[in-house]
Amino acid sequence: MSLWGADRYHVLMTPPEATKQRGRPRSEQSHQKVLEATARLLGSSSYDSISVERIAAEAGVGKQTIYRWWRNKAEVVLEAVLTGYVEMELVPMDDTGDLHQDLSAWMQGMLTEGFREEFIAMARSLMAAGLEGLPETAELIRQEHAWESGALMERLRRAAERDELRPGADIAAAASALIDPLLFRIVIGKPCAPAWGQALVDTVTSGIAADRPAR
Amino acid sequence: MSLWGADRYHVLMTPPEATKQRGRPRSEQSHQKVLEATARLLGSSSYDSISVERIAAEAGVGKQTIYRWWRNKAEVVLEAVLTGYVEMELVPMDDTGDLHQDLSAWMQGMLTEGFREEFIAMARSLMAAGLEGLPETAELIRQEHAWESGALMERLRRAAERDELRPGADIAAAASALIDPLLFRIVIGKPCAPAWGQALVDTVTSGIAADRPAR
Amino acid sequence: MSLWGADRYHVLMTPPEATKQRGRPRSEQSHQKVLEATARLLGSSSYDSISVERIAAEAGVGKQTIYRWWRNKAEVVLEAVLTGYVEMELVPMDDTGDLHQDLSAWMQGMLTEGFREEFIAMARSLMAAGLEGLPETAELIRQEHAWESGALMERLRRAAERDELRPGADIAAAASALIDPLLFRIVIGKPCAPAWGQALVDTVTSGIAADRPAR
Amino acid sequence: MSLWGADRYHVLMTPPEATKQRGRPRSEQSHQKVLEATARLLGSSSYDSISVERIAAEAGVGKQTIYRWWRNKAEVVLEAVLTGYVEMELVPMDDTGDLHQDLSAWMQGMLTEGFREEFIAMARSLMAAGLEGLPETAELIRQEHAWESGALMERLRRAAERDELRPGADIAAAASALIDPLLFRIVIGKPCAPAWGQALVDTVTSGIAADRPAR
DNA sequence: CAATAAGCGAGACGGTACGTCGTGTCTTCTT
DNA sequence: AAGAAGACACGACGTACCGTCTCGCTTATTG
Repeated sequence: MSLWGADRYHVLMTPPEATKQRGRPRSEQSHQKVLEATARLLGSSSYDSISVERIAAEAGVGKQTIYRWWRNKAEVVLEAVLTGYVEMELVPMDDTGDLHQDLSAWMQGMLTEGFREEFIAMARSLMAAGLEGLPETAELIRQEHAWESGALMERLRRAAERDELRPGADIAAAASALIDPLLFRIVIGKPCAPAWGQALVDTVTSGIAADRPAR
Repeated sequence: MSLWGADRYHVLMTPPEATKQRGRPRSEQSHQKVLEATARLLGSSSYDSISVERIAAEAGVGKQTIYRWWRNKAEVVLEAVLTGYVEMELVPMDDTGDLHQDLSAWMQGMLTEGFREEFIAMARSLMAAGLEGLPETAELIRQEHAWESGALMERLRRAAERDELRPGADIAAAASALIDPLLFRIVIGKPCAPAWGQALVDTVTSGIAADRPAR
Repeated sequence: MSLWGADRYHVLMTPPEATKQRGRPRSEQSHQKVLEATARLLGSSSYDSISVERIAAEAGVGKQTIYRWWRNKAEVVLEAVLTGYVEMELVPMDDTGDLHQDLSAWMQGMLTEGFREEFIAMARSLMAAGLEGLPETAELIRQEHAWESGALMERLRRAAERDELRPGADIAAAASALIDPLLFRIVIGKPCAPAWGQALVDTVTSGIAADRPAR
Repeated sequence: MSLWGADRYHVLMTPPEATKQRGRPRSEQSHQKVLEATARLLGSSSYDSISVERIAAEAGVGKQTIYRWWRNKAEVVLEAVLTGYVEMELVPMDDTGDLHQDLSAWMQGMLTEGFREEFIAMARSLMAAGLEGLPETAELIRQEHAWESGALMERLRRAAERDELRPGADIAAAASALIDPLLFRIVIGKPCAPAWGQALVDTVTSGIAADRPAR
């Protein structure tokens, strides 16, 4: 299942055109096999120790078939990661009515889930592919950085609707403040103690200032 | 000037040994020329479109001279970036006594400075080199991620000493919440509006919850 | 017009069967278009710089249509060359009754005609295709090497019938001695002076003539 | 031993320059290994079924090392063939004083030697490489077509000096008339009966001899 | 002051991967 | 059933880098 839930096929590929197509149609099976092989290899190797040739071999596919549909390795890896071929369990976001408690539980889950080897590998691959593919693939990684679209943003949105947030609170900023430090540490492999995550949740939910500045 | 101020030479290189050296000593001039050339190339090319060969040519240096002192391209780039061969102006952190105002001013400065082409290039190079050099260079990028060592942490520390922060506030978490989302966006090239930065500062300084949870 | 005069279709293709054919019959138009396109391309490119794909594109024909009727590029090229799609003017062989004079005139004609760019291209293509298609196409190029079947052999045969040749003279050997050195030089692109050709004719005719021509 | 006897290194490579050379010198061992590997492969495969990659692998050499010194496969093969890495025994040319007898013996030897599998392979490789490498390598194959430089021309020259040839006889033409038909048949794989070779010798010798041999 | 040692620029080396091209087969819709 | 279109598996091409190695040369310390 994808981190992003939705099918992201359209992000990389133009949707099937309405024009009557001539010639042999694209083999959807090959498409799948490539992404699966990529995901499999990413699980056991780093981004730049896998080659297009190995992906092709692993997928039982011709190299040209890869280059026919993707411009380079970065794009293949991005599609594999973004469309969820790299398996990943989402940390569930509860809604007990208590925002601080829900975020705390979620954060602890993320600290566990996010530092699983597979997630680290995936996050690094995403980052490496995004950086290498620049500037062509920049838009992709930008779009997909939108973790806010997930459960976290949703939970914050609900809190706002229930007037649990102070007026003017920016939920996108809050989501960023929660998730980006975590993601960063996952990518660079810096371990995070549970207390650190908790402090982050505390900070975002209640701020750090002794007296709230008047705005 | 380096982002980190201090000389980081020791991080990558064993310090000059006390033992009396035989043979021709290392040419400090070559050392400099390599780092300068690397910085120059990083300004106009991405991390993986520059090669050791190009660095050597640009520096007017033999390739072996590079490999004698660094293990691979990632290390050269890391040293060039970390020791400040990539020029960079630090955003000054004021201390007017008003934390929220000081952080706001600093954030707006960072939004300007951080999205300068050179800073983006440097940040991406750092990231790419760190990722590629794994696991050998992991420690480096982890250490250098410690932006807390800079002005931001210092300002927060002073605020804490003056009891401007609520009890139990975690300044490291706050610093992370402020800087990581910014850094992330710089690396992936996602533009940030001034309002977004402001919201981040607001969130961290005052939190988002309507009522502070009792802790 | 073909060097060999006759239609060589049968050499490569099984003759049209008598059996009642089911389905759409072979498009003779496509057949022609392929050979024409091949000849056209051979005029401007060398054998191995043209591809089946280019032939198909140039002919406006599907690639499979080519592979349905020929086994490989060598066969297509051989048929195109051998059936005379590569335009070629035969050097006429006179019969004035004077063998030495007739052969001399013919040789000078060949030296002119054979070193025309088109002939060179054709000869090289024939050679290259024959070599590449080995061993399948070996028989073809062997058969077609039989230049003896042409005007030269015919003229020699007539001379023999008129007792102009010394007893025991081998006209096939004489024909080979005349034409192979020429052909070889055409293929490898080694220029031949008129005097060289004349010397060849002199050598062979004094070797086979009943009475040595007075020179 | 080479068909041409002499070392042909200079034909393909610029001779070692007098200029003081910098950097690591060319590995003569690698040079040899490439040519040996090429010759070995040519013995068991046809010209275009061997690849540069296989040559490199067989030689235990990097592919770039081949491309550093030769422009393409054709040049490697040409050098391997022309410098005699493809083993070849020359047919000895006797000088009994009787030209017709000497040429007959030599021709019968050639018919045996030339149709040995190795010689056929070598001749075809030479031809294929020469054709493919056009026009760059054209000069090479032209030069090397100069079989006249060998024993045959030498024998004819001696005969001329002894006035065994008729006045005005062109020994180059005679040599061509003898060897090119043979070479052509070897290349295209057309078997030659001993009688055919004998007829060729008869034709040429009676053409050039001062006194016709009695037959 | 020679001998020894190690660094230097240069550039060839054995390799790995790249991205392109060509071959001959297969699969779609069209004629 | 054949044709045009074009995707497919395969594999060679020629290039670019990697990290190592060997040259002749230079610059130190040591004997």
